Amino acid sequence: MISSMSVAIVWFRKSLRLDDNPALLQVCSDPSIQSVLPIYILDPEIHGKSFEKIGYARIRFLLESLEDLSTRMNEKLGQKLLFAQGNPHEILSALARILGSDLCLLTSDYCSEPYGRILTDKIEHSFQEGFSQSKVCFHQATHTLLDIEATTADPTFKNPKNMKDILRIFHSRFGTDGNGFLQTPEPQSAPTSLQPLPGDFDPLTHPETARFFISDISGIWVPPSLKESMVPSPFKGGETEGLDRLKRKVSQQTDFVNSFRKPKTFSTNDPANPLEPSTTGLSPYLSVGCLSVRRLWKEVEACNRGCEHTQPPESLHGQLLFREMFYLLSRSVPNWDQDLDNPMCKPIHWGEKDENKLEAWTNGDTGFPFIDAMMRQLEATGWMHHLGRHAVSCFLTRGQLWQHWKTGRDLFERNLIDSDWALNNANWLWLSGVAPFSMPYFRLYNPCPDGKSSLNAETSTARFIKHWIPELKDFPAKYVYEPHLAPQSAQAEAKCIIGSDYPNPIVDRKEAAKQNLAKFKASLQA
DNA sequence: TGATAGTTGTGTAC
DNA sequence: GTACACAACTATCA
Repeated sequence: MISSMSVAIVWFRKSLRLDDNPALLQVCSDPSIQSVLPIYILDPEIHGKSFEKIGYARIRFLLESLEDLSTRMNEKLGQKLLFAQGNPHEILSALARILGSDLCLLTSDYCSEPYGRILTDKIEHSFQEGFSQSKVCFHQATHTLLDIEATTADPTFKNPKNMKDILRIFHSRFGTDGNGFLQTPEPQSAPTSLQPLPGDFDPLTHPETARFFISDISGIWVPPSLKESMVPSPFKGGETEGLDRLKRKVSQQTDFVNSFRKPKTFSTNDPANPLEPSTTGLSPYLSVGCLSVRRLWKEVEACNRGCEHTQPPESLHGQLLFREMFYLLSRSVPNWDQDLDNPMCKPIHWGEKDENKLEAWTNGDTGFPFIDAMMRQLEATGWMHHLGRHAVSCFLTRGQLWQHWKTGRDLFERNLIDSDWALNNANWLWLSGVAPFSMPYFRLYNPCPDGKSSLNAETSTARFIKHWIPELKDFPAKYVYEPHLAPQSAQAEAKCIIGSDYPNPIVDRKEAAKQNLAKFKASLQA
């Protein structure tokens, strides 16, 4: 650096937003800081060198979110967001070396995942050793309501396993107001200004950093087939859309919020728009941090105040409480994403992989239209309804195909736009029946739900299935769940012969379920 | 020690 | 539409 000044780096990590962003606010509110480098780093460890680690829908959602963050920073704060690609430790160290004594602060948000924590520790250590002039601040409780580190480090902490446990933790940490509402932290508004970039340092041209930095988001390489491969999505990435969706689906929908019961949500899809979910659809925005969970909690609370409303576990607050519970467990339970040495994973003998079954499940060619429709929707849009996720994961594991839950977990991780390490592993542990949550292993989801099933209502009209499996579009609704049972004449009339135009069922669902139940039991007793 | 409950089951009889 | 049988886990609580 040529002239002496106080520079801060704001590293946007899991909070791609201006609203309720503690790292950003810390810099804005510090008058001693003269200039700021706001940075987002594409990390090959997380995204792959050329995005090979995440699916198209996730890439698209992430890029849209970054573009929106960049635009908002420009418009609202008059500041440019810098993009870099590479190892964050390497890049931040290079910046610290160049800025030298001018660098007074590196600030960012918390990441609970094993890789994220290792990275955080490494950066903190390096700065202490080599760049002690600069303060390093990783704000806790940026992605969750609870401070995950402080909560799990408390000597009285015990792994929460149900709604009662997590409510107890919330009550003890936050307390309640006179009306019985939990006093969760208040979200903070976005800043209105931000210090400028350092005048005499441009990381894009500096010889030590030029190779990492990209001039703007359009310079990020994406797979050429990305654009053609995608169908229209109701989820556009970014804080702008996240806040708008929050308003549309929560703040302006008091009745919907107050009567929200998660298990009942499959039946209320918008018939005019089969892509729009029946739930709030806010999870992708929480996942990349376009939306603050504190903001969402308070908006739901505002609807609840003074009105009759549903309660956890089924309510929207209940859903957020489970999210917190899974974050705590993902931090406190060793080997959370493994079956070995994971005290929350029962030792089930899943046996060898069956590539044919896995391929059929992945591609939506199992011959079970309900399952296939869900899987094709996932592939095309990166979204699947909550109960659909239950059905396909049960089907893949303890239900019909007897394949290891980690295989399904990996596909979800790659493709879901609300992909989240802590939650994805938790849900697969739960749904495959291996976790000691309240999932009796003999309770199965029927892959061919009839009119009375909890999975039913919307799909009983067959609209959902016909949308995603056009082969069946002229099939009589009566046979649409089990088309192989339709008489040949009906198949011919619908121009879809089962076995050639659409596959026969990959397994006998009842026979497979019976055998798998026995295998599960045998594993537990072994 | 026995009863009960656990975010969201399914199938059949009436 | 409701009631109940099915199958039968585990942790917790009285």
